[in-house]
Amino acid sequence: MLSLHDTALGRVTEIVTRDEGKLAMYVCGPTVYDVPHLGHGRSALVYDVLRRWLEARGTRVRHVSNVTDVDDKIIQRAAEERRSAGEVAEENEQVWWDAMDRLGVLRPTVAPRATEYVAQMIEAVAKMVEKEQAYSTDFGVYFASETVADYGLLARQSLRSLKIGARVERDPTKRSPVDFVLWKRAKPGEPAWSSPWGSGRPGWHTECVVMSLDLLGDDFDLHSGGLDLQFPHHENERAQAAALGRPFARHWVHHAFVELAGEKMSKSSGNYTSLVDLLDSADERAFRLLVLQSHYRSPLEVTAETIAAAESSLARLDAMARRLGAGDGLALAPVRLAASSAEPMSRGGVDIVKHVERFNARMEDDLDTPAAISEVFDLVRAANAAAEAGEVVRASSMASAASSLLASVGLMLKAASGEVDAISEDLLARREAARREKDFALADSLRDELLARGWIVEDLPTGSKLRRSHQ
RNA sequence: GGCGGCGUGGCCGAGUGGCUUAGGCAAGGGCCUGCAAAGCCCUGUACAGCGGUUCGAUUCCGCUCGCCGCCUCCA
Repeated sequence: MLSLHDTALGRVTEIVTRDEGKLAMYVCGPTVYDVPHLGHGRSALVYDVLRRWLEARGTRVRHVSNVTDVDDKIIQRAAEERRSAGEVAEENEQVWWDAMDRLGVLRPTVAPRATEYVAQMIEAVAKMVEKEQAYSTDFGVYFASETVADYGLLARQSLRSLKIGARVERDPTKRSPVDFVLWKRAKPGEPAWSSPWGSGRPGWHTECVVMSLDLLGDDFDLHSGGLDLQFPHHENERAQAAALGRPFARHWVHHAFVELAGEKMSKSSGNYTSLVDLLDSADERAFRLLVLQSHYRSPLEVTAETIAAAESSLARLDAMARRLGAGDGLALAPVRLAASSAEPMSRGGVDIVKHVERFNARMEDDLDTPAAISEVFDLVRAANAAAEAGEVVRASSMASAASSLLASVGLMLKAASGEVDAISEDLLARREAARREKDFALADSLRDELLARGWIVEDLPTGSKLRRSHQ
């Protein structure tokens, strides 16, 4: 049974889903005005890990994640670049999906765009106005937060302290500092839709309520996003759902930031590393491993050093896969075995069962991926040790279990070392011949040549193999 | 000003009132190897500081110091 930290409760709680065996999850997606940074990457990875692991255990996950394609920042960017907001959004959305694909993040079941839901948002706003929980001013339509009894639940503050705490007051037409905009009147040249309150566009907080309820239904299971969305974005979504009389998310999950030099990574502060840059310069699996090796509610520092360390770890895992033939193809068999302990564990049995069960127990406990991954490394060491001891079958059973556990959280090992070209093939053959004749000087120079061509030679009991050296 | 979080060995990073000195990376020693690579074995006794509770605290409470986040767009 899965437990997660629920922001609404302020503690870890068992996740009881609306429909048994299914999970309906909404993840707040990107505003597409620029390229994604590592924080967006972590966000996507955290929920991809949750989703894949649940699916590997047989839960059917419906994953909805929005794309905000109309927004002040998109409009501003478009003005700077002297083109339409639509072009900016379209281009950056493409960059987003390309990056997600490269990261190995599964596409959401449905990925709605805000602009596809304007009519429904207008309908929702009209309803809130009708119920007098929203009001119209010269600047637009505002939600009257004080009409919602438990406003402040996700912020974990009382309405009173929220009002006291409010620092910035931009719009003097708001009745209360905690009110927020539902509809913004358009200035000339801005993207606009006609509405009962004049030509304009929806406020950001409305799209997610409308789309999540439309695509997941009332009382869906999980609503999630970064810590910065906890308040006010998610608070405001809740408030609107309450006003609309719709049962909203059963559980709320928020993950911590990626930090750079101890500070939150963010676009607005200029303190960020582009996800695309990382993908261009490192093994994308290293970032996933790094994310797995930290808890989702802890800040994560991503540096050249931590990426390099993760790549070293990855090399160790790939080496095991190469040696014991436990590549990506082996899929989920051992994970399934954990679910039905009746099934035999083949040779190697008890230890594998133990580690798989512990792995899953760690995951169930608020997604403690660092602890879960440590179980995998225990299995890796056991597999290598068994191989050293000549217990080949046992070793490869363990290796495939480790590989499968990693695959269940989206980390695919590479057993193959890549295509070896004919020239390198020949160099390797000549080196093996030289070694047989004990001409080690020649063998070593051939090895140097292979290294220069980007290959590292591994002499295994079964023969010599090549593997790609980095860079 | 309101509210919240964090401080673990060289680095990353879990966890627990007294048996894990988690796990990874790096480092040192050993084994294996023609030499390497890969791998295996061994090694470092960490928990910000000061008090308190307790038979016993890294883990509970208080204080101090340091750092960070939300309250404004933000994963």
